[in-house]
Amino acid sequence: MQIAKGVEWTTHICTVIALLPPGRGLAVDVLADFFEVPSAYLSKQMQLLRRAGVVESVRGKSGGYRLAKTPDDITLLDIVLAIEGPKPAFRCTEIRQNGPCGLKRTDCKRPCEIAAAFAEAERVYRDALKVKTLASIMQEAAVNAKPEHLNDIGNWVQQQLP
Amino acid sequence: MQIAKGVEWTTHICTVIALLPPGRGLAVDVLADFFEVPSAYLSKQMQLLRRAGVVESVRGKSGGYRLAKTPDDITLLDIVLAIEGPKPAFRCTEIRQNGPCGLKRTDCKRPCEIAAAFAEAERVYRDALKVKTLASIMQEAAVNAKPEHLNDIGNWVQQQLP
DNA sequence: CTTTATCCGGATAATATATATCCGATTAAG
DNA sequence: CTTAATCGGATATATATTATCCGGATAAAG
Repeated sequence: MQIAKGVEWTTHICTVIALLPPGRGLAVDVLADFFEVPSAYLSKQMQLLRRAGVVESVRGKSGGYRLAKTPDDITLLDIVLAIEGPKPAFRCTEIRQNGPCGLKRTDCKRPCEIAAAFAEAERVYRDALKVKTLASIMQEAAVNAKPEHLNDIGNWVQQQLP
Repeated sequence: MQIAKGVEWTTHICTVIALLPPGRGLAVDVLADFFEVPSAYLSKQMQLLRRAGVVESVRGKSGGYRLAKTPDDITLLDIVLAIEGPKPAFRCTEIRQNGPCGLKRTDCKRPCEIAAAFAEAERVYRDALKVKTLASIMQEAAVNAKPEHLNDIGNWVQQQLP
């Protein structure tokens, strides 16, 4: 039960492109260099974010990726669902319908109690990710970081703009 | 991000072997037939449960698996951790230390805010699974099931005992 | 218009993990 | 001792994750 690395990568990247001036974007290659992650694969992950409406892309020269919404409107759950897809982690295969004492399908209107318990746990998990916005993450990071480091990132972002 | 099928299988199986008379066990082959799951693979999963102290095995003739604790003392989290292992789903690879603006390791005493947010979400997930005991699951199932089905299972378990 | 930089999508491959099987070693019951 | 059953390791297969490459589309800049 592992979360794809793309979730970690793209979340960090969202905190960086949030610092861009309005209307500007950063290229995948540039972002890949910033965190030393493989650019071709990162490109795939960013496409997933774009399809989910988290970021938007500008094609052609001086194009790149930027946020599609304000950092307040992007949650960690948005990013996880974009990368991992919507399917729940627990897969109920209805084995209660199998074997010598298997239930008939018509007797299985209610969800299996085990599946329901896992669904409930996943619900609280998702709720916890839903209240963490990109803005709140960046706020926490700003409080904890050294001022010069925030400066470094701001300057670096500026320098990447054509 | 998927939970291993073994979690579903062994949880269901725990609700069955909970019905055994004290001191008796059921063989893997018998349990595999009950839910129509592959017995050799189920055997591996039951070994994981045994190492985690959820079930215990009796070797030799008329041996098999039985619960190692009362259904009240077994939680869904116990089973998940036994099968999936203890490692968290979100893997922080510390990419904040990478690239042109990477932090020095000495500046990374606090956990990364992103990793912390996922750790918190996993904490509430685990807490939700921790309050679901085998006993509570069986209680819910007993309330929802038709009485004759509970009877069928009880009778089947009796018949499997030598 | 041409060049250049960039995203897009599909194909492909490598690696890791999950799923599944088999068999010899070991242990308990009769 | 013989038989039945589990354990543990070795191994095989399937699926998911990670990763790369390339041709095509798009758009800016010269």
